[in-house]
Amino acid sequence: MGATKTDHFTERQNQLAILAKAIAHPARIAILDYLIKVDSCICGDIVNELPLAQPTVSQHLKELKNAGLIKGDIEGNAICYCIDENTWKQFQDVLNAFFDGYTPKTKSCC
Amino acid sequence: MGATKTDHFTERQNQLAILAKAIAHPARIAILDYLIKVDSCICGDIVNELPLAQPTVSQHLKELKNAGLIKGDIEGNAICYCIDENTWKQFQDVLNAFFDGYTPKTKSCC
DNA sequence: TATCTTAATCGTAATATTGCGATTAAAACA
DNA sequence: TGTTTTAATCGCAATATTACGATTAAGATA
Repeated sequence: MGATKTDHFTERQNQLAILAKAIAHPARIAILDYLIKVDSCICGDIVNELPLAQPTVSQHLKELKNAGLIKGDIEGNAICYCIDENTWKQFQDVLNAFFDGYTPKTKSCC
Repeated sequence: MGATKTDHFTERQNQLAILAKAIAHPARIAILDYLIKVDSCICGDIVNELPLAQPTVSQHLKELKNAGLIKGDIEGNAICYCIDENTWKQFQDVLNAFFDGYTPKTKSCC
């Protein structure tokens, strides 16, 4: 036990959960916040911006990359990171579709 | 180690992460899907709808309740569940604010 | 009261996540 | 070439999550 029973749920349910998990950590939110704030690509100084050790930051960056939310290009001996515009929009759409799916009912009992 | 270093991040970053974590599991998405689908409160049959044992479902329901996304009222010896309209909207707003915060830049380098 | 039904809780096992020191890989530079 | 810089990876420890059998709690019902 302990592992999520992925195959019992729909593809959409799993995908939504995976997307949510990608941003389900304050460090990853902080990374995205920073990428948004600096208004362009970042080559290097992400570690200095976060209260975490370099390997830990690297791991969070990897997860964001796996989720497709950010891209990384090698730029000299640094790496240039930025938000992946397409996935970002797609993510936003999937989430909006989910939340818009609910409309409050008058026959609510609780 | 192993525990998230919550106190090093802003309140907003932590809150966003907690909200995302609440829906970061396919079973919880499935529960919310079902609550949305049936168009009213559910008194009982949630366990039958999910491919998980009763204690597991109960645990997921508890997490959704903790996040504030659903409400539960005692109704005889069953319990009546439904989506919490206010938190739902609030959650949607917080997420939208986050995603809308990003606007693609022309000076993107990757 | 005794029994049934429903859902929470307890206890525990399996697995995943988080965090970091140490090391490695690769490019820049002296 | 040797050194420095930057970021990934390895290996491990601490903690969190997921799942479920067994039990419990509380109201319904016979």
